[in-house]
Amino acid sequence: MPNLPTTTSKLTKPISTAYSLPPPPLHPAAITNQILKSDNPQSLTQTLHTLSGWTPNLVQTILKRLWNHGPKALQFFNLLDNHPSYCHSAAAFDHAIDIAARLRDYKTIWALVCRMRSRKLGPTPKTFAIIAERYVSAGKADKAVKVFLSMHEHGCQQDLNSFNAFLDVLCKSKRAEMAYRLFKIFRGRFRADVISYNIIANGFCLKKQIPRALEVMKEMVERGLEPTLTTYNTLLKGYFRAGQVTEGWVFFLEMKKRNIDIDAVTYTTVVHGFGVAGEVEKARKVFDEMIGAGVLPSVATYNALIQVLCKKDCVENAVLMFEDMLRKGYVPNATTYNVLIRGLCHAGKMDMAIEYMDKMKDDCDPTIQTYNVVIRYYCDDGEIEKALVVFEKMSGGTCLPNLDTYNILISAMFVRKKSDDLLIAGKLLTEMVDRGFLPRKFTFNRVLNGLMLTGNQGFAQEILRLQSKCGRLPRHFRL
DNA sequence: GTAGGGTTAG
Repeated sequence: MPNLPTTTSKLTKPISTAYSLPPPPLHPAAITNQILKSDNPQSLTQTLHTLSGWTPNLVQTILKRLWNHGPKALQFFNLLDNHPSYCHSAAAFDHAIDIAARLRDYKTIWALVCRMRSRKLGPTPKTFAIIAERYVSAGKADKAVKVFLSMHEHGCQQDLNSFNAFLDVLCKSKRAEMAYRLFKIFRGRFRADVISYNIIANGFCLKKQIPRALEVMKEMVERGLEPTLTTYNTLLKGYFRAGQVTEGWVFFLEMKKRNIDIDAVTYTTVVHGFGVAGEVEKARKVFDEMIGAGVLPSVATYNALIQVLCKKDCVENAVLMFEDMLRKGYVPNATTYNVLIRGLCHAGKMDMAIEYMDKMKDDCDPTIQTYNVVIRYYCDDGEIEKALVVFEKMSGGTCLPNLDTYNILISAMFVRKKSDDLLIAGKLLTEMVDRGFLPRKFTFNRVLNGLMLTGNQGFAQEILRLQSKCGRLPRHFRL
């Protein structure tokens, strides 16, 4: 029998009643740790198969926790795929495809798509949005277009929704021009709507090309489509993003003059926009105006203001705003805490930052950003041991380190010029490759040099082999 | 996962 800790096992129940109890619930944290620890696929299969009570939700949670350990995540997915009584959901397949795509394992992606189809679970439009996004972010936008155009060959109908989702993928990856070209070709066939236009306008705003965004908006009006509040909010955000604060403010006034029913998103955009420009007083004034106008601030509005106060005012005022938010009955989310924790770290109040990190656990789980911020500032302060303690806590499986975490820590291993630190750097480098991350050439070379200079030739050889395996050797270099 | 508002720091 697998011996997984459960909450019920902590309670001391009389043995006589234990028989009538339902099977203990499966705990994602315990199972995730079991998967991470296991180096024997056979016994892991045994463990996973013996457990009953698998649900799509539980599988999703575990896949999410294993997100930063791609190889393990896929192993888990595959082992469970042969479970006698559990069948993967479409969402689990999508998740596995996303992970394979991030590992640039294109063969596995398409094998999973085929398996999905043979089980009549899809592939769905969402599956294709995932695949397209990964191709685009790998610099293969043309391939992404081909994938979209061949959706129907994989048994997935193309429609306006999937067209819009695809345009959005291109725009979010800063390919607005390409999206606009495709849009013009296919808008008739898919009956492009306001949402399609908003996506394209937003794409140009992301590239700070406001005139292009306005052009799209104009064209939309000429074709008889009415701009929505989202259209206006998109352009408003565009002005501020492009650093055109005055134009943004004028646009905001114009929205009010035209009696557009502005909402919390509109106000949050302006608060954030003024804040980034260092106009703290104006940001506060707009926040007050909002309340006066009877528009209820959202958690995001508070997040924007707290961030502004942290960056352009002082963290003490940010804490006051945070407390004000609690008094009014808001529940802060992970972004609220992350913004405030970053502010505290930046002000050198590391102990307080850690306090807030603990407090955070009552409302939500710390995210990878939370850990990375704390680790980064500990490293900057030369508190490398403390950074490593935080890092060790992550290995528990609630939030595994990502590429940034490894890069931050590896860089920190060079500041003290200690031989032991270089060994840790080497260990971190090995571990990150193990978990499916691809270090840059620069990182490899740096660790390699460090190990050579500190007399760790043996380890250096190992790293060199790893670098070769990853295809990250310097040009003209042969082992 | 068909659109708009908050996340590090460079």
